[in-house]
Amino acid sequence: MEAEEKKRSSNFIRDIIKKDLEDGKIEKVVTRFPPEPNGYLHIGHAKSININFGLASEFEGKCHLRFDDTNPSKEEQEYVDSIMEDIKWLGFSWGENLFFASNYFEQLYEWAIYLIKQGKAYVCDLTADEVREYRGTLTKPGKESPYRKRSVEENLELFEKMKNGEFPDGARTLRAKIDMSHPNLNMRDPIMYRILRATHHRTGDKWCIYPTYDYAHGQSDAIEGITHSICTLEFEDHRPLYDWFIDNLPLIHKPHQYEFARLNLNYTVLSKRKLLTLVTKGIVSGWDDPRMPTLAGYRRRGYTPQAIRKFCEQVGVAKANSVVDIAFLEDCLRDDLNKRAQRRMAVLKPVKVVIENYPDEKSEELEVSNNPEDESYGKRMVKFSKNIYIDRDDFAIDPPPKFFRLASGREVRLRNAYYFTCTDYKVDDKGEVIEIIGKIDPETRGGWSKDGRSPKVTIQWVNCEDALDAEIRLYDRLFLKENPEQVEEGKDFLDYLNPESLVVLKNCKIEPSLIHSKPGELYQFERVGYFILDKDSNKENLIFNRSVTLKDNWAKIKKKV
RNA sequence: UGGGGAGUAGCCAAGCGGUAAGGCAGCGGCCUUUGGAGCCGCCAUUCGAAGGUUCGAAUCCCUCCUCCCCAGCCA
Repeated sequence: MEAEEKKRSSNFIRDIIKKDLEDGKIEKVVTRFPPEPNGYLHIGHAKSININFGLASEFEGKCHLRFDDTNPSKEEQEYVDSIMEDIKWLGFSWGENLFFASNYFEQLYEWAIYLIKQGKAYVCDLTADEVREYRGTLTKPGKESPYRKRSVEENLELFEKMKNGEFPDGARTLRAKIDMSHPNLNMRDPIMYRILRATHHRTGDKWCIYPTYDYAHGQSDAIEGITHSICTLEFEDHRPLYDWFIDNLPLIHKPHQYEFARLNLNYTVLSKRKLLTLVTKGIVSGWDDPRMPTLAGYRRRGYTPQAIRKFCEQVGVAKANSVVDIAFLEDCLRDDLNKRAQRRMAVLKPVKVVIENYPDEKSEELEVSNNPEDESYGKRMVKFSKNIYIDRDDFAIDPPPKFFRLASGREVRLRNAYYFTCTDYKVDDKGEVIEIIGKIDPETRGGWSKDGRSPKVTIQWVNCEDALDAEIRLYDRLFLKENPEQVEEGKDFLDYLNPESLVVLKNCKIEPSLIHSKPGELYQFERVGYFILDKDSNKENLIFNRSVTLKDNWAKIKKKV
């Protein structure tokens, strides 16, 4: 058992927590996932969720969900709702620990007054442009604001007036008094409060001043008793500021910030701004379009929480920027679905097969396994008769080398049914095969032969008489370029869209048992891939989404030949 | 040219002075009523580069190179 546990490799954050626990620095680990409710969660967030909630449960601590809602101009309730839904879907729970940074506005305001009284914060009248000028540059130190030396009394009075709405938006700010020549720009008197009249999704119009991220985040962590505040690399140089506020405020808990590299996926775009563009421009059908890397999109596509969590776990946690191959995500899905998906037969590009030596009126019920990987999934009955459909791709007039499927004179196994030999075929005026003719070996019922011969390939089929029609949506990567963020001169990321990211197949033929399928149920259409009923589906118009293909060896061979 | 980070295989990633885990991809084979799944094997004499310390260095010390982040009243 111990050996099994050791399989998973560690990461630096886990090591830190383990050590803090061992050293008695903390009694219990408390992490938090702090989304800003200004968009839907995507696979990158899943990594963060998995780290924060995963580590908390691993060490029997807890993980808070805290909405970082300090900027009412971009935040909406719709996003709050979707974020909670997605976290639950992933299988994590914040229990009682649901928080909002906006819950702390009052406390934050009092602490701002405290800092003013300590002479560590001041009201600044510089405009946004002036603030930028005074900040200096990467190589040049900044200049002190002319308002930096205001008296405590004046600062107190002005700050109260800011709060009371006596100044227009953007007219003044409250700034921390740190060091205008600090090599770290974040320490050059950062803004703590700005005047902003916007209706907040929780506090309404109560406030017209709002704390910035830098002033709110660490203090929220402190209030909640967060021990390990885990964020992404770009906040690394905010850490000194994070610590400055923590050290200069009368706090009991002193949280610490740790940073890891955010997730990147090739052929995928993960910035909220770009995802929003895809949605608003109608390039995808919405945040939950199955091509979107959002959790809502993956859910609709047929990804399972287990697959996503395994992916997050295996991808690791480190500080080096990296781009993970999308094939890795797909593999995690296949791995999960292979064990759990019910098998069904479906024919995506149907062509009719007539079995000459099968009686016209006869039909029979064949027993087939729902999942050969796990017999507990049971069996079902499938009807077989003289006329069936098989897939066009399983037949070739002129078979290429290494093609083991059906061709004139060849024998294949019809899955769970009989060995079948093609004797003839019909084509239309365009040369398209419209009918395949052949005979079965009646001695091979169930797909076995007493004489020990075994066809090289087994193909799936669907009985004509009771087959169901279905629409099948084939999804592929949204972008053709490995890194759609890296754009050439005069182009933007939308120039790299994959025109075939969605291919809709109509009149596919599927097993009748699929009429009972429900959203969320996992199916493998044998030899094709994994599919899930789409939310647009109804009994009259069945629609399935392809979650991921099966590994396709033939496709590989075809490429080589 | 200021500050903060990072460089281990095609892609992730362990490794923490004792002689390069694991996964994905790829390649070869076995097996198979899914060309699926499964199984077996191969895939870094070398860790961004050059020096140095040491019996011994991916790990310690130097110098250099490359990449990423920061000049929002965004987070």
